[in-house]
Amino acid sequence: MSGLRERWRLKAMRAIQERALDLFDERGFGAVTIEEIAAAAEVSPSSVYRIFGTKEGIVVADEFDHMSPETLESLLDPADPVGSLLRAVRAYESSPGPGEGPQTGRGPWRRVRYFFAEPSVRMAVCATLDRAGQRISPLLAATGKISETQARVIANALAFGYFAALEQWYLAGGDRPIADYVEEGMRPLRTIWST
Amino acid sequence: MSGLRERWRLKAMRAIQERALDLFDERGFGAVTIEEIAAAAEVSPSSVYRIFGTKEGIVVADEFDHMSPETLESLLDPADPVGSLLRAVRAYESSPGPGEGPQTGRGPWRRVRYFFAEPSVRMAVCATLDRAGQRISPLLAATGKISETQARVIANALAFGYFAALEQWYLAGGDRPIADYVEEGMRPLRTIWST
DNA sequence: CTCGCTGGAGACAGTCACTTTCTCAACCGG
DNA sequence: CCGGTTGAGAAAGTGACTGTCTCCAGCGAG
Repeated sequence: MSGLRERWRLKAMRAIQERALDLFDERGFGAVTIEEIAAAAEVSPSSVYRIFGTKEGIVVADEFDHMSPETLESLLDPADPVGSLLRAVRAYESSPGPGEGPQTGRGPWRRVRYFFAEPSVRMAVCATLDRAGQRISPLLAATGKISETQARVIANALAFGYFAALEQWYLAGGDRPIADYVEEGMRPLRTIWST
Repeated sequence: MSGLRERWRLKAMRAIQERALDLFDERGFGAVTIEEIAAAAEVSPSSVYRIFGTKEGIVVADEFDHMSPETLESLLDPADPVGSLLRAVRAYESSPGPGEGPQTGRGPWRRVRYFFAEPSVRMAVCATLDRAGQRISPLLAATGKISETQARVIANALAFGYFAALEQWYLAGGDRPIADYVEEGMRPLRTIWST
Protein backbone atom coordinates (compact mmCIF):
# COMPACT_ATOMS: atom_id res chain seq x y z
CA MET A 1 0.00 0.00 0.00
CA SER A 2 0.92 3.58 -0.65
CA GLY A 3 3.88 2.84 -2.90
CA LEU A 4 6.38 5.38 -4.09
CA ARG A 5 4.38 5.93 -7.25
CA GLU A 6 1.32 7.10 -5.34
CA ARG A 7 3.53 9.21 -3.10
CA TRP A 8 5.00 10.96 -6.07
CA ARG A 9 1.58 11.62 -7.50
CA LEU A 10 0.25 13.10 -4.28
CA LYS A 11 3.31 15.28 -3.82
CA ALA A 12 3.09 16.48 -7.41
CA MET A 13 -0.60 17.21 -6.97
CA ARG A 14 -0.01 19.46 -3.99
CA ALA A 15 2.97 21.15 -5.63
CA ILE A 16 1.02 21.90 -8.78
CA GLN A 17 -1.95 23.30 -6.88
CA GLU A 18 0.14 25.45 -4.57
CA ARG A 19 2.38 26.87 -7.24
CA ALA A 20 -0.54 27.37 -9.62
CA LEU A 21 -2.49 29.35 -7.03
CA ASP A 22 0.63 31.39 -6.31
CA LEU A 23 0.87 32.28 -9.98
CA PHE A 24 -2.87 32.90 -10.33
CA ASP A 25 -2.89 35.22 -7.32
CA GLU A 26 0.08 37.04 -8.74
CA ARG A 27 -0.89 37.49 -12.36
CA GLY A 28 -4.46 36.27 -12.77
CA PHE A 29 -5.88 32.94 -13.92
CA GLY A 30 -5.95 33.70 -17.61
CA ALA A 31 -2.42 35.08 -17.79
CA VAL A 32 -0.76 31.91 -16.53
CA THR A 33 -0.07 29.03 -18.89
CA ILE A 34 0.02 25.35 -18.06
CA GLU A 35 3.64 25.29 -19.12
CA GLU A 36 4.52 27.90 -16.52
CA ILE A 37 2.64 26.02 -13.83
CA ALA A 38 4.38 22.79 -14.76
CA ALA A 39 7.77 24.50 -14.69
CA ALA A 40 7.04 26.10 -11.30
CA ALA A 41 5.95 22.76 -9.87
CA GLU A 42 8.90 20.99 -11.51
CA VAL A 43 6.82 18.47 -13.41
CA SER A 44 6.00 18.06 -17.07
CA PRO A 45 2.89 19.59 -18.64
CA SER A 46 1.78 16.05 -19.47
CA SER A 47 1.65 15.27 -15.78
CA VAL A 48 -0.52 18.28 -15.07
CA TYR A 49 -3.04 17.01 -17.58
CA ARG A 50 -2.77 13.44 -16.39
CA ILE A 51 -3.51 14.49 -12.82
CA PHE A 52 -6.02 17.30 -13.27
CA GLY A 53 -7.37 16.92 -16.76
CA THR A 54 -7.93 20.62 -17.35
CA LYS A 55 -6.55 23.94 -16.19
CA GLU A 56 -9.71 24.59 -14.18
CA GLY A 57 -9.35 21.15 -12.64
CA ILE A 58 -6.26 22.38 -10.82
CA VAL A 59 -8.48 24.77 -8.88
CA VAL A 60 -11.55 22.58 -8.54
CA ALA A 61 -9.80 19.28 -7.83
CA ASP A 62 -12.79 17.62 -6.33
CA GLU A 63 -12.25 14.91 -3.75
CA PHE A 64 -15.98 14.26 -3.94
CA ASP A 65 -15.58 12.99 -7.49
CA HIS A 66 -13.13 10.35 -6.34
CA MET A 67 -15.17 9.26 -3.37
CA SER A 68 -16.18 5.61 -3.49
CA PRO A 69 -19.90 4.81 -3.74
CA GLU A 70 -19.72 3.08 -0.37
CA THR A 71 -18.26 6.11 1.40
CA LEU A 72 -20.85 8.28 -0.25
CA GLU A 73 -23.66 6.02 0.82
CA SER A 74 -22.40 5.97 4.39
CA LEU A 75 -22.36 9.76 4.47
CA LEU A 76 -25.79 10.39 3.01
CA ASP A 77 -28.94 9.67 4.96
CA PRO A 78 -31.77 9.57 2.38
CA ALA A 79 -34.25 10.46 5.09
CA ASP A 80 -32.41 13.67 5.95
CA PRO A 81 -30.07 14.69 3.12
CA VAL A 82 -29.89 18.33 4.24
CA GLY A 83 -28.73 17.20 7.66
CA SER A 84 -26.16 14.92 6.05
CA LEU A 85 -24.87 17.80 3.96
CA LEU A 86 -24.65 20.00 7.03
CA ARG A 87 -22.67 17.37 8.92
CA ALA A 88 -20.28 16.96 6.00
CA VAL A 89 -19.79 20.72 5.67
CA ARG A 90 -19.17 21.14 9.37
CA ALA A 91 -16.72 18.25 9.45
CA TYR A 92 -14.78 19.54 6.47
CA GLU A 93 -14.86 23.10 7.70
CA SER A 94 -13.52 22.40 11.16
CA SER A 95 -10.69 20.14 10.07
CA PRO A 96 -7.99 22.33 8.51
CA GLY A 97 -7.72 26.01 9.46
CA PRO A 98 -10.94 27.41 10.85
CA GLY A 99 -11.69 31.10 10.82
CA GLU A 100 -9.87 31.75 7.60
CA GLY A 101 -11.54 33.96 5.06
CA PRO A 102 -11.54 33.03 1.37
CA GLN A 103 -9.11 35.77 0.47
CA THR A 104 -6.44 34.84 2.96
CA GLY A 105 -4.42 31.93 4.20
CA ARG A 106 -3.23 28.81 2.45
CA GLY A 107 -6.06 26.51 3.55
CA PRO A 108 -8.52 24.81 1.23
CA TRP A 109 -10.49 28.06 1.03
CA ARG A 110 -7.89 29.92 -0.92
CA ARG A 111 -9.07 28.37 -4.13
CA VAL A 112 -12.76 29.14 -3.53
CA ARG A 113 -12.19 32.70 -4.66
CA TYR A 114 -11.70 31.45 -8.19
CA PHE A 115 -14.96 29.52 -8.07
CA PHE A 116 -16.74 32.85 -8.22
CA ALA A 117 -14.17 35.20 -9.72
CA GLU A 118 -13.19 33.18 -12.79
CA PRO A 119 -16.05 32.28 -15.16
CA SER A 120 -14.40 29.18 -16.60
CA VAL A 121 -13.68 27.86 -13.12
CA ARG A 122 -17.26 28.58 -12.07
CA MET A 123 -18.37 26.52 -15.05
CA ALA A 124 -16.14 23.64 -14.00
CA VAL A 125 -17.59 23.79 -10.49
CA CYS A 126 -21.08 23.60 -11.94
CA ALA A 127 -20.07 20.53 -13.91
CA THR A 128 -18.75 18.94 -10.72
CA LEU A 129 -21.94 19.70 -8.84
CA ASP A 130 -23.92 18.25 -11.70
CA ARG A 131 -21.93 15.05 -11.42
CA ALA A 132 -22.49 15.07 -7.67
CA GLY A 133 -26.22 15.34 -8.26
CA GLN A 134 -26.10 12.37 -10.59
CA ARG A 135 -24.33 10.34 -7.95
CA ILE A 136 -26.63 11.09 -5.05
CA SER A 137 -29.89 10.91 -6.96
CA PRO A 138 -30.02 7.08 -7.10
CA LEU A 139 -29.37 6.96 -3.36
CA LEU A 140 -32.38 9.18 -2.78
CA ALA A 141 -34.54 7.15 -5.13
CA ALA A 142 -33.54 3.88 -3.47
CA THR A 143 -35.85 4.55 -0.54
CA GLY A 144 -38.83 4.18 -2.83
CA LYS A 145 -40.54 7.10 -1.11
CA ILE A 146 -40.04 9.36 -4.12
CA SER A 147 -39.95 8.87 -7.86
CA GLU A 148 -36.80 8.86 -9.95
CA THR A 149 -37.59 12.28 -11.36
CA GLN A 150 -38.16 13.71 -7.91
CA ALA A 151 -34.90 12.18 -6.75
CA ARG A 152 -33.06 13.91 -9.57
CA VAL A 153 -34.69 17.25 -8.83
CA ILE A 154 -33.92 17.05 -5.14
CA ALA A 155 -30.36 15.87 -5.74
CA ASN A 156 -29.73 18.92 -7.91
CA ALA A 157 -31.44 21.17 -5.40
CA LEU A 158 -29.04 19.89 -2.75
CA ALA A 159 -25.89 20.19 -4.84
CA PHE A 160 -26.61 23.59 -6.31
CA GLY A 161 -28.27 24.82 -3.16
CA TYR A 162 -24.98 24.20 -1.43
CA PHE A 163 -23.28 26.15 -4.18
CA ALA A 164 -25.68 29.05 -3.66
CA ALA A 165 -24.97 29.07 0.06
CA LEU A 166 -21.24 28.94 -0.61
CA GLU A 167 -21.49 31.92 -2.91
CA GLN A 168 -23.40 33.88 -0.30
CA TRP A 169 -20.70 32.99 2.21
CA TYR A 170 -18.02 34.10 -0.21
CA LEU A 171 -19.74 37.37 -1.07
CA ALA A 172 -20.10 38.16 2.63
CA GLY A 173 -16.35 37.90 3.03
CA GLY A 174 -16.19 34.47 4.59
CA ASP A 175 -16.26 35.54 8.21
CA ARG A 176 -19.07 33.36 9.56
CA PRO A 177 -18.90 29.57 9.10
CA ILE A 178 -20.15 28.18 5.81
CA ALA A 179 -22.41 25.78 7.67
CA ASP A 180 -24.42 28.74 8.95
CA TYR A 181 -25.21 29.81 5.42
CA VAL A 182 -26.03 26.28 4.36
CA GLU A 183 -28.33 25.76 7.31
CA GLU A 184 -30.14 29.04 6.85
CA GLY A 185 -30.32 28.87 3.07
CA MET A 186 -31.59 25.31 2.94
CA ARG A 187 -34.13 25.65 5.71
CA PRO A 188 -37.02 25.96 3.25
CA LEU A 189 -36.01 22.70 1.60
CA ARG A 190 -36.33 20.86 4.88
CA THR A 191 -40.09 21.31 4.78
CA ILE A 192 -40.02 18.58 2.14
CA TRP A 193 -39.16 15.98 4.75
CA SER A 194 -41.23 17.40 7.59
CA THR A 195 -44.38 15.60 6.53
CA MET B 1 -36.34 49.09 -36.32
CA SER B 2 -35.39 45.64 -37.60
CA GLY B 3 -32.85 46.97 -40.10
CA LEU B 4 -31.06 44.89 -42.64
CA ARG B 5 -28.20 44.33 -40.25
CA GLU B 6 -30.42 42.63 -37.70
CA ARG B 7 -32.10 40.64 -40.46
CA TRP B 8 -28.79 39.36 -41.64
CA ARG B 9 -27.78 38.40 -38.12
CA LEU B 10 -30.98 36.46 -37.49
CA LYS B 11 -30.74 34.67 -40.80
CA ALA B 12 -27.10 33.79 -40.18
CA MET B 13 -27.97 32.55 -36.70
CA ARG B 14 -30.53 30.11 -37.98
CA ALA B 15 -28.33 29.00 -40.86
CA ILE B 16 -25.40 28.32 -38.54
CA GLN B 17 -27.50 26.37 -36.05
CA GLU B 18 -29.21 24.27 -38.70
CA ARG B 19 -26.10 23.45 -40.66
CA ALA B 20 -24.11 22.82 -37.49
CA LEU B 21 -26.69 20.35 -36.19
CA ASP B 22 -26.69 18.65 -39.58
CA LEU B 23 -22.96 18.19 -39.35
CA PHE B 24 -23.05 17.14 -35.70
CA ASP B 25 -25.72 14.54 -36.38
CA GLU B 26 -23.69 13.28 -39.29
CA ARG B 27 -20.20 13.09 -37.82
CA GLY B 28 -20.44 13.88 -34.13
CA PHE B 29 -19.95 17.12 -32.21
CA GLY B 30 -16.23 16.72 -31.64
CA ALA B 31 -15.39 15.84 -35.21
CA VAL B 32 -16.78 19.04 -36.70
CA THR B 33 -14.72 22.21 -36.70
CA ILE B 34 -15.98 25.78 -36.52
CA GLU B 35 -14.45 26.42 -39.92
CA GLU B 36 -16.55 23.67 -41.46
CA ILE B 37 -19.70 25.00 -39.85
CA ALA B 38 -18.94 28.50 -41.05
CA ALA B 39 -18.32 27.23 -44.57
CA ALA B 40 -21.55 25.21 -44.56
CA ALA B 41 -23.54 28.22 -43.32
CA GLU B 42 -21.73 30.51 -45.78
CA VAL B 43 -20.46 32.93 -43.17
CA SER B 44 -17.01 33.61 -41.78
CA PRO B 45 -15.72 31.87 -38.65
CA SER B 46 -15.50 35.29 -37.04
CA SER B 47 -19.24 35.66 -37.38
CA VAL B 48 -19.86 32.35 -35.67
CA TYR B 49 -17.89 33.56 -32.68
CA ARG B 50 -19.48 36.99 -32.75
CA ILE B 51 -22.95 35.47 -32.68
CA PHE B 52 -22.52 32.43 -30.44
CA GLY B 53 -19.32 33.01 -28.51
CA THR B 54 -18.37 29.35 -28.29
CA LYS B 55 -18.90 26.14 -30.19
CA GLU B 56 -21.23 24.89 -27.46
CA GLY B 57 -23.13 28.17 -27.69
CA ILE B 58 -24.34 27.15 -31.14
CA VAL B 59 -26.25 24.30 -29.52
CA VAL B 60 -27.27 26.03 -26.29
CA ALA B 61 -28.16 29.44 -27.78
CA ASP B 62 -30.28 30.50 -24.89
CA GLU B 63 -33.07 32.97 -25.49
CA PHE B 64 -33.49 33.15 -21.73
CA ASP B 65 -30.11 34.83 -21.44
CA HIS B 66 -31.23 37.62 -23.75
CA MET B 67 -34.58 38.12 -22.07
CA SER B 68 -35.06 41.58 -20.67
CA PRO B 69 -35.41 41.93 -16.88
CA GLU B 70 -38.92 43.29 -17.37
CA THR B 71 -40.08 40.30 -19.39
CA LEU B 72 -38.52 38.01 -16.84
CA GLU B 73 -40.26 39.76 -13.99
CA SER B 74 -43.60 39.58 -15.76
CA LEU B 75 -43.19 35.84 -16.23
CA LEU B 76 -42.14 34.94 -12.71
CA ASP B 77 -44.58 35.03 -9.83
CA PRO B 78 -42.45 35.03 -6.66
CA ALA B 79 -45.34 33.55 -4.73
CA ASP B 80 -45.53 30.52 -7.01
CA PRO B 81 -42.30 30.13 -9.00
CA VAL B 82 -42.90 26.45 -9.74
CA GLY B 83 -46.25 27.33 -11.28
CA SER B 84 -44.62 30.09 -13.32
CA LEU B 85 -42.01 27.65 -14.57
CA LEU B 86 -44.70 25.17 -15.51
CA ARG B 87 -46.63 27.80 -17.44
CA ALA B 88 -43.50 28.83 -19.31
CA VAL B 89 -42.62 25.24 -20.14
CA ARG B 90 -46.11 24.48 -21.38
CA ALA B 91 -46.23 27.65 -23.48
CA TYR B 92 -42.86 26.94 -25.06
CA GLU B 93 -43.63 23.29 -25.57
CA SER B 94 -46.94 23.78 -27.34
CA SER B 95 -45.75 26.50 -29.73
CA PRO B 96 -43.60 24.87 -32.43
CA GLY B 97 -44.00 21.19 -33.19
CA PRO B 98 -45.64 19.23 -30.39
CA GLY B 99 -45.22 15.53 -30.02
CA GLU B 100 -41.73 15.44 -31.40
CA GLY B 101 -39.19 13.34 -29.61
CA PRO B 102 -35.68 14.63 -28.94
CA GLN B 103 -34.12 12.35 -31.51
CA THR B 104 -36.33 13.37 -34.39
CA GLY B 105 -37.64 16.37 -36.24
CA ARG B 106 -36.13 19.76 -36.83
CA GLY B 107 -37.90 21.55 -34.01
CA PRO B 108 -36.18 23.15 -31.02
CA TRP B 109 -35.84 19.73 -29.40
CA ARG B 110 -33.34 18.45 -31.86
CA ARG B 111 -30.54 20.17 -30.03
CA VAL B 112 -31.55 18.87 -26.60
CA ARG B 113 -29.92 15.55 -27.38
CA TYR B 114 -26.53 17.23 -27.19
CA PHE B 115 -27.34 18.70 -23.77
CA PHE B 116 -27.01 15.21 -22.39
CA ALA B 117 -24.89 13.37 -24.93
CA GLU B 118 -22.01 15.83 -25.22
CA PRO B 119 -20.20 16.61 -21.95
CA SER B 120 -18.93 20.02 -23.00
CA VAL B 121 -22.42 21.04 -24.10
CA ARG B 122 -23.84 19.80 -20.83
CA MET B 123 -21.33 21.99 -19.05
CA ALA B 124 -22.44 24.99 -21.09
CA VAL B 125 -26.05 24.27 -20.22
CA CYS B 126 -25.14 24.17 -16.54
CA ALA B 127 -23.46 27.55 -16.90
CA THR B 128 -26.59 28.94 -18.51
CA LEU B 129 -28.80 27.57 -15.73
CA ASP B 130 -26.42 29.07 -13.20
CA ARG B 131 -26.85 32.45 -14.84
CA ALA B 132 -30.61 31.93 -14.86
CA GLY B 133 -30.49 31.26 -11.14
CA GLN B 134 -28.57 34.46 -10.57
CA ARG B 135 -31.19 36.39 -12.49
CA ILE B 136 -34.26 35.03 -10.75
CA SER B 137 -32.84 35.00 -7.23
CA PRO B 138 -33.23 38.78 -6.67
CA LEU B 139 -36.83 38.56 -7.86
CA LEU B 140 -37.53 35.92 -5.22
CA ALA B 141 -35.75 37.90 -2.53
CA ALA B 142 -37.68 41.07 -3.40
CA THR B 143 -40.78 39.77 -1.63
CA GLY B 144 -39.00 40.01 1.69
CA LYS B 145 -40.54 36.71 2.74
CA ILE B 146 -37.23 34.89 2.48
CA SER B 147 -33.60 35.80 3.01
CA GLU B 148 -31.13 36.46 0.23
CA THR B 149 -29.41 33.15 0.85
CA GLN B 150 -32.68 31.27 0.71
CA ALA B 151 -33.59 33.08 -2.50
CA ARG B 152 -30.34 31.92 -4.06
CA VAL B 153 -30.85 28.35 -2.94
CA ILE B 154 -34.41 28.23 -4.23
CA ALA B 155 -33.47 29.92 -7.50
CA ASN B 156 -30.86 27.24 -8.13
CA ALA B 157 -33.28 24.53 -7.07
CA LEU B 158 -35.72 25.78 -9.71
CA ALA B 159 -33.20 26.14 -12.52
CA PHE B 160 -31.41 22.86 -11.96
CA GLY B 161 -34.59 21.09 -10.94
CA TYR B 162 -35.93 21.93 -14.37
CA PHE B 163 -32.74 20.53 -15.84
CA ALA B 164 -33.20 17.31 -13.88
CA ALA B 165 -36.75 16.96 -15.15
CA LEU B 166 -35.62 17.65 -18.68
CA GLU B 167 -33.00 14.92 -18.42
CA GLN B 168 -35.57 12.47 -17.16
CA TRP B 169 -37.79 13.41 -20.09
CA TYR B 170 -34.89 12.92 -22.48
CA LEU B 171 -33.88 9.57 -21.02
CA ALA B 172 -37.46 8.34 -21.31
CA GLY B 173 -37.35 9.01 -25.04
CA GLY B 174 -39.31 12.27 -25.07
CA ASP B 175 -42.74 10.81 -25.67
CA ARG B 176 -44.72 12.43 -22.86
CA PRO B 177 -44.71 16.23 -22.53
CA ILE B 178 -41.85 17.83 -20.65
CA ALA B 179 -44.30 19.69 -18.44
CA ASP B 180 -45.44 16.36 -17.00
CA TYR B 181 -41.94 15.60 -15.81
CA VAL B 182 -41.46 19.10 -14.44
CA GLU B 183 -44.74 18.98 -12.57
CA GLU B 184 -44.12 15.57 -11.10
CA GLY B 185 -40.44 16.13 -10.32
CA MET B 186 -40.95 19.46 -8.64
CA ARG B 187 -43.97 18.51 -6.62
CA PRO B 188 -41.91 18.09 -3.44
CA LEU B 189 -40.57 21.61 -3.82
CA ARG B 190 -44.08 23.04 -3.80
CA THR B 191 -44.43 22.10 -0.13
CA ILE B 192 -42.19 25.10 0.50
CA TRP B 193 -44.96 27.49 -0.45
CA SER B 194 -47.83 25.46 0.96
CA THR B 195 -47.45 26.89 4.46
C1' DC C 1 18.97 -9.89 -4.12
C1' DT C 2 18.05 -9.79 -9.04
C1' DC C 3 15.71 -9.76 -13.09
C1' DG C 4 11.99 -8.95 -16.39
C1' DC C 5 8.05 -6.18 -17.02
C1' DT C 6 4.75 -3.02 -16.78
C1' DG C 7 2.86 1.36 -15.58
C1' DG C 8 3.65 5.88 -15.53
C1' DA C 9 6.53 10.32 -16.45
C1' DG C 10 8.58 13.18 -19.97
C1' DA C 11 9.24 14.87 -24.63
C1' DC C 12 7.12 16.37 -28.77
C1' DA C 13 4.27 17.38 -32.55
C1' DG C 14 -0.21 18.35 -33.99
C1' DT C 15 -5.08 20.16 -33.77
C1' DC C 16 -8.39 23.47 -33.11
C1' DA C 17 -11.08 26.64 -30.25
C1' DC C 18 -10.81 31.20 -29.43
C1' DT C 19 -8.66 36.14 -29.54
C1' DT C 20 -7.01 40.15 -31.53
C1' DT C 21 -6.43 43.33 -34.98
C1' DC C 22 -7.04 45.34 -39.27
C1' DT C 23 -9.58 46.59 -43.37
C1' DC C 24 -13.37 47.70 -45.90
C1' DA C 25 -18.11 47.74 -47.39
C1' DA C 26 -22.57 49.16 -46.64
C1' DC C 27 -26.29 50.59 -43.58
C1' DC C 28 -28.13 54.71 -40.99
C1' DG C 29 -29.05 59.67 -39.69
C1' DG C 30 -28.76 64.06 -41.44
C1' DC D 1 -26.46 62.43 -51.12
C1' DC D 2 -22.68 62.03 -47.60
C1' DG D 3 -19.63 61.55 -43.45
C1' DG D 4 -19.67 58.34 -39.56
C1' DT D 5 -20.28 54.28 -37.46
C1' DT D 6 -21.27 49.68 -37.21
C1' DG D 7 -20.34 45.23 -38.18
C1' DA D 8 -18.58 41.37 -41.47
C1' DG D 9 -14.49 39.22 -43.33
C1' DA D 10 -9.54 38.07 -43.40
C1' DA D 11 -5.56 36.54 -41.11
C1' DA D 12 -2.15 35.62 -37.81
C1' DG D 13 -1.33 34.32 -33.26
C1' DT D 14 -1.99 31.94 -28.68
C1' DG D 15 -2.48 28.28 -25.73
C1' DA D 16 -5.31 24.42 -24.02
C1' DC D 17 -5.61 19.84 -24.89
C1' DT D 18 -4.55 15.13 -27.40
C1' DG D 19 -2.07 11.34 -29.16
C1' DT D 20 2.13 8.91 -29.53
C1' DC D 21 6.55 7.44 -28.51
C1' DT D 22 10.47 6.48 -25.49
C1' DC D 23 12.46 5.26 -21.47
C1' DC D 24 13.18 4.67 -16.65
C1' DA D 25 12.11 3.13 -12.19
C1' DG D 26 9.21 0.80 -8.97
C1' DC D 27 7.18 -3.58 -8.10
C1' DG D 28 6.51 -8.59 -8.01
C1' DA D 29 8.31 -13.29 -9.02
C1' DG D 30 11.80 -16.33 -8.54
